[in-house]
Amino acid sequence: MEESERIQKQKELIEFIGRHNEKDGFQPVTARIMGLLMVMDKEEYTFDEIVEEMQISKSTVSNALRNLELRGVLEYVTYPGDRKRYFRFVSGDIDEMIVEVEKSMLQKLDIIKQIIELKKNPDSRNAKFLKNVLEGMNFFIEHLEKLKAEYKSKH
Amino acid sequence: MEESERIQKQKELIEFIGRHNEKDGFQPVTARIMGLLMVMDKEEYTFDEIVEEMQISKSTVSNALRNLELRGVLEYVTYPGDRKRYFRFVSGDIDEMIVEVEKSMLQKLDIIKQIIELKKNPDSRNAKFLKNVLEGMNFFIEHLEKLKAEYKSKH
DNA sequence: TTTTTAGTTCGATGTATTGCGAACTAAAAA
DNA sequence: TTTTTAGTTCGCAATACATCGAACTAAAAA
Repeated sequence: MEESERIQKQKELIEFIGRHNEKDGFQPVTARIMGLLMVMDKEEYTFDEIVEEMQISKSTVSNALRNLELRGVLEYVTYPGDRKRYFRFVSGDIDEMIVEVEKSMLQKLDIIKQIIELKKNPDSRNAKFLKNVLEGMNFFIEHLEKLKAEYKSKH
Repeated sequence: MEESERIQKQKELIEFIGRHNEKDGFQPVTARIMGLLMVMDKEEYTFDEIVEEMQISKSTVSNALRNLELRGVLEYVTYPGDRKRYFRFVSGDIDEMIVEVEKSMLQKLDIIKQIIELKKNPDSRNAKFLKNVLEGMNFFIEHLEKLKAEYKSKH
């Protein structure tokens, strides 16, 4: 693949990732900045470089970066003798990522438990179904722990 | 727990589920209708009962129900000699739910693969990190199949 | 001390979303 | 045939959201 073609494809991928992340609740500009920091060969951008690259206002970049930092999506580093911040994608580890998934599952699990507890008839259609889901999710979470251990021992 | 207290708690749970589902991209009213159909003892509601219960306009209910049906969240049944539709929560099976999870993981996996392919330097920070994630997700998806089989054989 | 740099904060504005009510419709009932 | 039922569709109003540009700020450089 030619260099210019590759870079063209990177830009298109940023746009695609942008639309994908919008569905995950990020706002358009924010979603595309995530793409930028993941996709491009340059993996650390300053504030002004992002303004330049994405053609958006300083205030928008400022807010987007604060958001992304708050959500733990990106971080910045600085270099001695250079006042600028260099923003980059956070490379969390797999372990943490799984913990996040577990957390969100446990939240849903808790809601399901509450629904079941509040049912008058514990054999109603919904109650039975939700108990089923509960059981499945519990099975899954238990084994997730094992899977995690197995993966870690291999890597 | 007293009957009135239980019902009060159900209402509060519907509100809580509503806010929770809003974060998953459902609109406020739609999110609360989901809660209603999951939580209450009455598990099948007619159009007018939903209008009545939630105090929202017919048009809003009409749109919300269409949306939820489209997304596969709820369905309706009818009874002979009764023109009304009875809306209820869909009780899909665990298997399907896992397939959904896999699908969304494969989508993200695909994006990650594309990012890596387009990197000039395959040993860059992001490239290395993403390869790591890729490996982890692949491991996970493989084992998910086994887990699924194991669960099915037990139930 | 003054100027520059690297952002942040604060209204303003345009656009999207949400929900409403009124009018409409197709099927069933009278 | 007329009326009722069970919703649907359409246009509007209110609100929320995303982004902007201008003014501001704190630290560093000159």
